[in-house]
Amino acid sequence: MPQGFLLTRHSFDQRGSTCIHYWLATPEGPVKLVIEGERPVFMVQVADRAEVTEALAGVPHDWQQLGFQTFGREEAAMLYFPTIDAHRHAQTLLQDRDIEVFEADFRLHDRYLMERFVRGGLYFEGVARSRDGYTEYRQVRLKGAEVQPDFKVVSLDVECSGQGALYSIGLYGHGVEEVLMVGTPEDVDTSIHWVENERALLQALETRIQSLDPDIIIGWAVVDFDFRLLLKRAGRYGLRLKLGRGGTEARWRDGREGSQGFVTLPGRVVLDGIDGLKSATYNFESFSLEFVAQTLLGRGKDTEDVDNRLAAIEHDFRHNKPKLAAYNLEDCRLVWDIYEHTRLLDYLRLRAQLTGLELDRSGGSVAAFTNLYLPKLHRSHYVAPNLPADGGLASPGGYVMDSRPGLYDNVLVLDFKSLYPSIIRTFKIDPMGLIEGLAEEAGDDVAIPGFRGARFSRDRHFLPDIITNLWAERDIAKQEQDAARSQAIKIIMNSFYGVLGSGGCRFYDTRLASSITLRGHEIMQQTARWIEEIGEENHQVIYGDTDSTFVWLRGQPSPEEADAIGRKLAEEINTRWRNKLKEELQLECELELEFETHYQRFLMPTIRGSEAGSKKRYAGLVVNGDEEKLVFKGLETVRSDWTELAKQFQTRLYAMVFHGEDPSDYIRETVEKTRAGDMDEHLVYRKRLRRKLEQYVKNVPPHVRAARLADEIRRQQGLSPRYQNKGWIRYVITLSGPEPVDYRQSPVDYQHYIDRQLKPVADAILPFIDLDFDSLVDGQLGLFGGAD
DNA sequence: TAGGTACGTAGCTTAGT
DNA sequence: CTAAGCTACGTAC
Repeated sequence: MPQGFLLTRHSFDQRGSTCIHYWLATPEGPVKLVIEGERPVFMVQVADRAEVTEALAGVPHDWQQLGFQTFGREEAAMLYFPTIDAHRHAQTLLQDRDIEVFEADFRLHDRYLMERFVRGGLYFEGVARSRDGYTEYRQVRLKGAEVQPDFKVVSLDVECSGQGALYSIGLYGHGVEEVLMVGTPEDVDTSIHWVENERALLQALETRIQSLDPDIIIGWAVVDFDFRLLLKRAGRYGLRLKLGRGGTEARWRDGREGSQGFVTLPGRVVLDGIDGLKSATYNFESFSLEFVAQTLLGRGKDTEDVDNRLAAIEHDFRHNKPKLAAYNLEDCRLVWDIYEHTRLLDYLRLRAQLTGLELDRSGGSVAAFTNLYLPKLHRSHYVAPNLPADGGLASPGGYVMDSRPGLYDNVLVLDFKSLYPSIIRTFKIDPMGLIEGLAEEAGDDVAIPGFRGARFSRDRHFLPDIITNLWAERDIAKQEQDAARSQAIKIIMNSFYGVLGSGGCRFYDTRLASSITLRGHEIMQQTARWIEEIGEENHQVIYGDTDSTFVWLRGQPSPEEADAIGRKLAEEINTRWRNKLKEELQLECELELEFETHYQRFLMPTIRGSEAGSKKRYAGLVVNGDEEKLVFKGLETVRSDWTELAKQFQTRLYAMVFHGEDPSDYIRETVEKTRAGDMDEHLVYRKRLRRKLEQYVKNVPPHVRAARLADEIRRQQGLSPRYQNKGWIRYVITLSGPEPVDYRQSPVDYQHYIDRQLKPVADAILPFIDLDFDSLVDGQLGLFGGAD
């Protein structure tokens, strides 16, 4: 049977029936599968039959009772409809009468794949017919398969004026390296295809895409910027951009307020590099192409300044088109190289294969879980429940222990490996398992107790096995050093708990979520007790968060001894859990504690201005042979909204303290240099504007003041505003308050930096070596005249 | 085109004086 | 003027 990989999917009504189109990439070129007459379905309770029949008078439908039941243990019936329109109409009619309908929110083409366990790759057969540039199959049969497609990829980038007039379009990839450019032909090296005007540019793009025929178009903000612009400009000329396969038109759909829009190209996938990297959990200080390319590839563009860049593009378009073309092409190449470097396409393909989601889908944890779970549920003759109307009852999260503050030698960190997935496996946490467990005779002692009244069936469940399989696949991926695959599996595995704890998931139930997290609490507390018991007076648990336990070793062990203690502790605790669960609940234990880190020196600070130990903030020194590593968690050094001054100061200060050096001179010098203006390069605050500028009404934080000031100045200079619509702002604190770093007018307030950046950093650690920032620095005030 | 809760800190606003 | 409460942000897991 031929095999292929799903690119795009659509369904629609035609002539009183339905039609589904799947476009595939196959080794033999593009394929379109056409499936006709598939009937949309939803479910209702059999008890509602009379009302349903009355409500649906005049709407064609087919009632079938196949022995299904709801999670409320009511008998359910399937209702089939000839068209998508009838399905939608019927749903409205029933919901208007408050008749509950189930599973009405699936798109026909998604349900068709889901019920057949098709996720990304598939085998197919049918009646083939050769078309212009592709093969069409009808009377199709298909089934899921793991396939490794070779996608044909093109990187695309558009250059335009400040007003959005198109200048040029770069195309780079398999079999292409060229720029389509508006202008009169010049004799240059770069491969430039000259066109007369903007309209001709769009038409040339159409022609080139059709002849290159890529499966995937990649770019940087390529959907929300490039395609949005292309379609908008095409609209001005009344052009319909036929960029899809089989001469189909590209279509734009706006996203919800604030979110980005979507572009639809039948037969091709448009992949944005920013979304892709984010979904693979990459994180950068900035997601500009310049910054990411510089970070990953060590090369980038010349300028990141938006104003200058735009001016340069406009200038080059008028005076130096070859230069603009080279620049345009280099952007395409950077994106291409980032994809290569990160193996992003591999990751996205694997994700699609594991979840059944589209290649270009970002987020979608709930949909991924549903894709995996629902078809299994149906085979047990259950209908999935609906979303909790009110979002459902809240569930607690992870357990965070009160910490014991101090400056320590020898702290070990023991971590439960994938704690929540391992709890799901061990205690058989599962939506259907909960229903089945509760239905079993109470007092039978068969079902496994959960929390909040939950009981779980020992053998009727799916999720524990889904996780066990993924876990095994991940172990294989790790063995084969396939980082992309291992990463994709890990993300999906960890998303399952999040989904079950989300009111946006139809399977959400506080008893499921709480049976995971509260079991986690219990495990953490028992583990801490055991560790102290094993160590007698020598081990003290000083902190723990969700799945980690921090153990202070009192006995001044050598590094080798500390490591041995760590390994032994993990082993002993694992044995205890194995035995306890076997004896008390007759369960196989899948929990696994690992010895993770030995901090030779460790600081657990107090909450600022309090004696109580802090949480989620600590630092430590790890020594590995000759190599030393400082680790900071939650502290200023790892926070993007603190200045470089504070970060460098903290790193150096902690290093000195951890090495037993007296930091007094260093602290005084740093204060002195700050006040003298020697640290001016490091005084910039950088903070996100998470909402639109006018939406800050309840109070006006410093970064908002700076942003408003910046746009006011830009307005006076005749420049367009830059901070109205979210984004990042860089600012400094001056004697007149916060000012944007690019438009600073007042002198820097050095005292602010000493009081608000250096002092709090110093005071977190100095008390533990009997020092104090103010007393160290006080004597200097007279000398430098900063006292008043 | 719906993963979560727990936590700390800074700085503004406002109630109370 | 101060303390308390609230907003905003970023982070750990």
